[in-house]
Amino acid sequence: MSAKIKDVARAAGVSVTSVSRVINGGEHISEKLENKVRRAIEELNYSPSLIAKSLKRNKTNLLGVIIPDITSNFQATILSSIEDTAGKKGYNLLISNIVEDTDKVVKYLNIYHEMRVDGIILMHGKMNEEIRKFLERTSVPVVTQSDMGIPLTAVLINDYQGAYDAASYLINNGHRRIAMIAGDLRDISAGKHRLEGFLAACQHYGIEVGSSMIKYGDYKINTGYRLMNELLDEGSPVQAVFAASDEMAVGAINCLHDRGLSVPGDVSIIGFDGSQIADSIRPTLTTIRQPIEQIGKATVELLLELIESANDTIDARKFKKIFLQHQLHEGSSCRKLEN
Amino acid sequence: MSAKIKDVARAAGVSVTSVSRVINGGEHISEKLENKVRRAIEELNYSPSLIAKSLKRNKTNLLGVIIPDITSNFQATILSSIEDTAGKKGYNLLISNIVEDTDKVVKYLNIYHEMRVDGIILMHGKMNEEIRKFLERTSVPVVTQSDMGIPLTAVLINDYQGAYDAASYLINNGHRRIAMIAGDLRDISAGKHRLEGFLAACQHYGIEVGSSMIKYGDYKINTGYRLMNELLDEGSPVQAVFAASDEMAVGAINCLHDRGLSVPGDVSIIGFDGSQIADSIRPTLTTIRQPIEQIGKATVELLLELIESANDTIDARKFKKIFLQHQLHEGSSCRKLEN
DNA sequence: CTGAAAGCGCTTACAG
DNA sequence: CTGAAAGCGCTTACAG
Repeated sequence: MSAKIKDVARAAGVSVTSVSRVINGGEHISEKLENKVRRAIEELNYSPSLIAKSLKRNKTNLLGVIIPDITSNFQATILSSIEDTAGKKGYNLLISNIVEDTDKVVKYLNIYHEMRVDGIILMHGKMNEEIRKFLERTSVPVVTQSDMGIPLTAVLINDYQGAYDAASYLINNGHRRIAMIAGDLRDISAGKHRLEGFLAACQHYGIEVGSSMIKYGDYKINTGYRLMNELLDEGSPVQAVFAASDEMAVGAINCLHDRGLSVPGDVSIIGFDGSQIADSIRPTLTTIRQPIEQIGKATVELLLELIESANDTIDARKFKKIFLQHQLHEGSSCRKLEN
Repeated sequence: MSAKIKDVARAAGVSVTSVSRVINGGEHISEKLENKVRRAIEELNYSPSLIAKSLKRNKTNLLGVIIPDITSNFQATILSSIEDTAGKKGYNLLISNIVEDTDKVVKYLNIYHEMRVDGIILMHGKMNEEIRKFLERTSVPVVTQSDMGIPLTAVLINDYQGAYDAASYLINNGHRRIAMIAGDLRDISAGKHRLEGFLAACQHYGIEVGSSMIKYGDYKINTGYRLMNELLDEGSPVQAVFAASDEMAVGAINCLHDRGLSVPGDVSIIGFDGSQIADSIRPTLTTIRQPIEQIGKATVELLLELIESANDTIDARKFKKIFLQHQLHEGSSCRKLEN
């Protein structure tokens, strides 16, 4: 068994109170006492139990993070930024990889509550009844990264505008027959808003988009591949494709490549996210770049604000939304057509 | 404040002992008492504190995972498998993304100890004095995923043989001027052993490898790009390149592409890992595929064994190594040359 | 500046 | 089958 604070106190010939004080600092302590304690700690190789401390202080310095799919480079990069920011502020991360399983979200939310985490980051974007109930009744601060359809603190980008910009870019470059490989409409931010922005731009410029030009997917590479195949198989004369994620865009590019079509020679592709993969393929991907690092950082900072203002009224805490700016990044996956 | 066990006991008109018993199951309890308790729990929306429970039971059901770089798809996929396996066994994950900073490893190992995690998974491969000291004196079970140069439980593949196989494949396909984009020699498994396996195969087949044909990197895409550039700039007539990671292989492919060279027309590339990116680029990457899912699963299973056998002697616990089988996966990044 | 004691929210022998 | 009480390893008023 490792040493407890009592063992240190005994070895140093002081009270446990004093040992606690030298460990936690703050209060004034005589140098002599401090030295005795430090020596005893060293000798016994003592390291305090954060569990006991958490119980007493009613604060764990733990943040729970629910991430839909950690193997997505976009999400992993946000998580990395979250970890970095949280670590610097003295918080540790409890993570749960949900693999798109909405039911598991509630399970882990409950576990996080039982672990008495100080706050929760919800990267997951789909809502269901149970999640809503948890979020409405819980007293633990939560920050999300998407519009969940209920009042909740969130760090967001303007997905509608991003999609609008992507479509406008294609149109301004002369494309008329434009398809979209969209997300899941149950995701309000990444699904619904991106589709709406796309459609709005098309309408604005007088471009017709038949329903056969819209496919719905789950943001993954393989899905992009499959949906691109469907578009081609159905014989729609597609000039350009807007994908709601970079990964689906990459899948689409691979599909076109495997069918002997050139990107951007035959079809232009624009993605969404600006994750690492956009620069790791050839042609490089033109995409709507999210401020990935900043999203992670802002999420943690906002969450810590909530945690520290836990005594404020609920109302003052529930409605803050931070919008970050996206940016169109030009790769070489889009062609400029002559008009 | 949320309800405590005492509140439930009072509301149900029973002792806290009984409340604890119905929550944890096991002991025989009268149906009547159980019903009263369940009702009270429901009414008060009570959820027990895992912190208090952990303190009392001296078990947190927490596993600490130190991961070098979560944005690496290879590592993220292993982590995903770890999370899945651990979750099914009732363990939660505390993770620290180390971004290749060896000093942070010790910091987080200490935090994990203070959090009284039940076990630690060390994905990081580099050793230093402080890490060694921690590992030698700690009583918390640790499983690594690389040869750290000291006796430690580990889940491994045979990196030497994998590299040997990769080189043999290139040679058997007629390549003679073969370069290697190697890892960091301080990583015994991914750095040293892969280089040694490569050199051994070359020697076996009588292929000469000048020192200018070996470059050392950090497994990342950009590094592969840069090192491929160096190889070409130095004018070595390279026919084929073996990269110690898929990501470096992708970087090399991109570099060749950007310089107008064809893969595999002009240069053949073989990678190592078998991560998702190998299938997500064109040409698809020929690579030494690691059993990624199994590595994560086996790591957790081994760790839980250690945790459950914590009463056994130290000696019986320290030396177990599990070797998993790699496999050469053919993509289309290698050319078969006529001899 | 220092210490004795209560208490954080649980579990678990022990006794009945 | 049920409960009173001790104790897990800390922190923190309170008193001196």
